[in-house]
Amino acid sequence: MCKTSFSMSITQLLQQHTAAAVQQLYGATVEPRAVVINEPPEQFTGDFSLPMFAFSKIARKAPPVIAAEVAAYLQNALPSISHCEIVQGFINISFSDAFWLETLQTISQTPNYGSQPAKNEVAVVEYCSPNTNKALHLGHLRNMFLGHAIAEILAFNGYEVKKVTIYNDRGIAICKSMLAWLKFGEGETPATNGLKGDHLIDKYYVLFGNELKRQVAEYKAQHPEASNDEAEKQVPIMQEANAMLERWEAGDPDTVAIWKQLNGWVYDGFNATFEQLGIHFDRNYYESNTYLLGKDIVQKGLNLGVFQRETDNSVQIDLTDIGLDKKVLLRRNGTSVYITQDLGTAELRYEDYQMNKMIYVVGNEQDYHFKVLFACLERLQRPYAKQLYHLSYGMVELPTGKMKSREGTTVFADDLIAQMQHEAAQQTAERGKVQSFSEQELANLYHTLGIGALKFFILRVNPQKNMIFNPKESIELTGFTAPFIQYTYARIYSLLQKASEQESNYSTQLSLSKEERKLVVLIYKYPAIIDDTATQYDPSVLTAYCYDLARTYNKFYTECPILRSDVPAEQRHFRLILSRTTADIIRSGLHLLGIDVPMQM
RNA sequence: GACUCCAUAGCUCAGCUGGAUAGAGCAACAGCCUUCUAAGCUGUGGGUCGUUGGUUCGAAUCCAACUGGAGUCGCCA
Repeated sequence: MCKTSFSMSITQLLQQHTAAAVQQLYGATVEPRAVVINEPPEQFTGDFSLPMFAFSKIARKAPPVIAAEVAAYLQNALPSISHCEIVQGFINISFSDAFWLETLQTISQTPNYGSQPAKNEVAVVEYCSPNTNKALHLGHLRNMFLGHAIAEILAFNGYEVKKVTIYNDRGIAICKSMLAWLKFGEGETPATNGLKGDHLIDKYYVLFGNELKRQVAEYKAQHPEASNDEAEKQVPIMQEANAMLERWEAGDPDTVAIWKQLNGWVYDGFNATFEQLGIHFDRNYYESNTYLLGKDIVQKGLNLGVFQRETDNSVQIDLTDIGLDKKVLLRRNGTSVYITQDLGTAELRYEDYQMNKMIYVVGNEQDYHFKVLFACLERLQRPYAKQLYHLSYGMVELPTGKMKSREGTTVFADDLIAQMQHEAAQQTAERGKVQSFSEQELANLYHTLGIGALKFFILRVNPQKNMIFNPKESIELTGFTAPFIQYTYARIYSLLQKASEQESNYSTQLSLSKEERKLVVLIYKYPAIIDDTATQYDPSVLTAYCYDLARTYNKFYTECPILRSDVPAEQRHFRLILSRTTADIIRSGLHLLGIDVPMQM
């Protein structure tokens, strides 16, 4: 007889016993993991549903017959089962009220319910990784929210997590901003014009682009045969930018000083945005420090014979045997390319952390790049090569189409953050429930609600898919949103405050209403949801769960009175513990998504 | 041209390794506050799951082709 414990979940028990039943009844071996467990549809009773169709071949019987026989076996093996309903080839299993009441008792006393014990493994999560010539926009938000959530979820699953980012702080792009600032800036600084540093540099990047466009047009007027690419190379402002890049690479002190000053402003700007979003990193990497790395690894690859030196002196890897192409790893002049750096950075991270797992949160336009990178590291037989994962996500588009900075349709992170908080303030004011709040408390509430809504709106979509960001809908605070869930939390919190009594245990002889039972079953599923979220690297699994939990609670809340005087004490005790446990999970789940909960709203 | 990803209600999205009558939210309409927070709850309408084949007891889910959309295919990053 197996005792229910949390090392072996109820679903695992069911799988194991079903496999044993098939073994004993029909003499066929079935993997417990292969036993399918579903949720029965609304119109049937039961906490779990087991389809028996898959066994009809090995048992050589009709599914309903198998269902009856397996059900009998299960009821005998698991006394907690109160009822089995056989419908066609399905067994719909109900556990007893007492069983669920005991389950809730155990869960309500489990600290950090849903988490895994430390496994002494390090997971590095790289995310955000912005260029320093532009302000953060909508795409970065999706990246940061995903990265932060996955990092938190892996930590909850027992990993020691290191959050890192790499600043693409060098190269032609930042030189363009620097040059435009020198030419047109008249010494302007964030202090003199009040613009955030990252937006200031973004402005000069755009100015460069405009000037480049003007000069290209001029050039093409004089040289009608020239292509756009040729014109761009010939035009004075581009030649100046390239000259500046060369000076930077040569370490010219004046150029480096300007570069440091402008990047400094950008970092101040980024940090202010990170602060708003609750984003932080355990370590920052800078491309200016790492862009020369990787050459020695390429040399190792040459020694191992997995890379080849071509007749033109470039180094390449041939990946045609696994359906990829040949890829240059060192230019013919011996300098590094993008992937060379990434090889070096991976190695550097391994030196820093000896990580067991490394997640790169990077948009899906780099899918191919990461395939090649991982293949290279595998051929180099790096010990971490099999533990690398590219968390790829789709683009964020506007209802009007793609964002285009040239057309001024870029949605800046800072603007969106401000807009969301403004909306939260407006909606809060309309409801007038927090009149006792101080200015500071109000500001905190608007922040919690606005940022929460923003994060949830973006995280609720499967990362793999492109998503459409509708600014109008994003500020909606009802329905499948963070404020809906936050509101549920605030309600429970208020209820618990009013309860005034100490939490005390309840009798397991109570009988459960439909709403109560659904809620307990959902609470029971939290660890499995966490596991799914982590193994799929998909926070949208958790957002859906949190919403479902809140919705189920709200239903319970309207159907089942708790503090009313006619509610018996035992039932009140149970409902209070049920409420408190729900609130704990809401707080826990939202926290993993990077979202806070208010005590009142 | 080659490869990768996507296609589900008017709109935004769920739908797990194939399982029962495909689900939410928004929008529309109709109800529910003398009682624990109405940012809530209840109900109504809304679908050829892009198309066509295939695999099988059974397909939104797997396979193939096609259509439409996005992305990648630099000694750029």
